[in-house]
Amino acid sequence: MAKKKSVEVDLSTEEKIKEAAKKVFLKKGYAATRTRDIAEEAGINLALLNYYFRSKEKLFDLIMLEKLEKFFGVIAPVLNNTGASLEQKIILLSSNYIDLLIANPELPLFILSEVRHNPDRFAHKLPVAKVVDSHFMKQLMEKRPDINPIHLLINLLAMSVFPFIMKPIFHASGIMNEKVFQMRMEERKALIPKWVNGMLKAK
Amino acid sequence: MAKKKSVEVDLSTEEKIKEAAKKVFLKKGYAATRTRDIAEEAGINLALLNYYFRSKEKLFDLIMLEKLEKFFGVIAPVLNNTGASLEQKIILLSSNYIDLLIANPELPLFILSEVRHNPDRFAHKLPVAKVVDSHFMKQLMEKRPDINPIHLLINLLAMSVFPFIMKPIFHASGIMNEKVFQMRMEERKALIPKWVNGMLKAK
DNA sequence: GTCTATAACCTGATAGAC
DNA sequence: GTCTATCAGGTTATAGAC
Repeated sequence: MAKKKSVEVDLSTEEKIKEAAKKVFLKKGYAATRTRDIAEEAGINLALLNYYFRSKEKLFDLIMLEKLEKFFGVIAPVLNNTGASLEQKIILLSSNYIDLLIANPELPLFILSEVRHNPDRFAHKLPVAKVVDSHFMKQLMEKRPDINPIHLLINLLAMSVFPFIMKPIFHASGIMNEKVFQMRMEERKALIPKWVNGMLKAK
Repeated sequence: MAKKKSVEVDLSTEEKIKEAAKKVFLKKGYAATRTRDIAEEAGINLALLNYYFRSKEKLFDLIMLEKLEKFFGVIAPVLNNTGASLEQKIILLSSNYIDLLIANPELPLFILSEVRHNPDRFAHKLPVAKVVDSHFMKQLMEKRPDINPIHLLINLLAMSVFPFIMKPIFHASGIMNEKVFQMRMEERKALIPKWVNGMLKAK
């Protein structure tokens, strides 16, 4: 069943509001979003939003949980694939993650800002145990027992995610337009595994 | 003239408000901050804030510009130090930057969120030309003519900055407490140059 | 310079007609 | 289910007393 994002006329009212909420919340963040903005974006009126979702907060939580699953959902399965070698995991992870981020460039900054502004509210929803106790971490420890594996995990994520976090700066300052940015990100899919291998051999 | 952040009683009213504004804006972001929060934090009342700074927006701009200078001020001089070798620049940059971020852990996420939510407003204040056209970039091109140097600059920044951007996640999920986090960041000062050298040799 | 009181406006949410 | 009208509360900013 294909999702019709570009033809929102076909969506039910509830779905229209949810799609509009995603768009506005991701762009402005929770605090700066007014329920009126969402209603307007959805082409309905304010009362209807509360009719379907009861409150701004409840609607936001719904969106946020979806986005958290997206953000962490791609990592955990790869990291815990016991059949894949360290090298294979690195290739899979950077490739899958960059694909996800090209399709959802605002995702990391949105999640990180909102978690920061409301840590306790989403703390229990962060599936970090699956990441920290993963098969990938064990493989890193075998390969480099002299380095705490969290460093290498951070580096791998950093190289995939950080350019997307810097995207607003790139755009605002005119360094890279959208087209060039996407080209560079495609390049990184092949480059990151090489860099990480270089790192793993370092010194 | 030493700055007394811990003994705010000595500050002038204007400085008290500014210090309070820094604290609250950096914690909550522009949209979620109420001028009443700042007034309370400063131990004065709401009217006084407008007496000194005319509006919430003007006060915010003042703080934001200060923070932007901090965030970019450490990079540009190192990148354009024509006397330093590539290797020396990498050592200097990771060390200086991590020191800055240990002292100001909320800085990156604050700046990135606010620039994102108001790109045009701060676009002209981002001194990125100094970074993109820097001596460091030329050195990278000499060393690796086969790779666009922006990739390597992104990687170096990513490895320094990204862990601080992830800090809210680390804390909220209980992976690392403050003490362990700081220890790891100290470790990175020595590790990043090794990793980057490994990257520069890769394949 | 600093305060209290209040104006002017905005925002989330609901009541009630259709 | 969907709308208009409106309420209740909160927010920035200012007027005016001291």
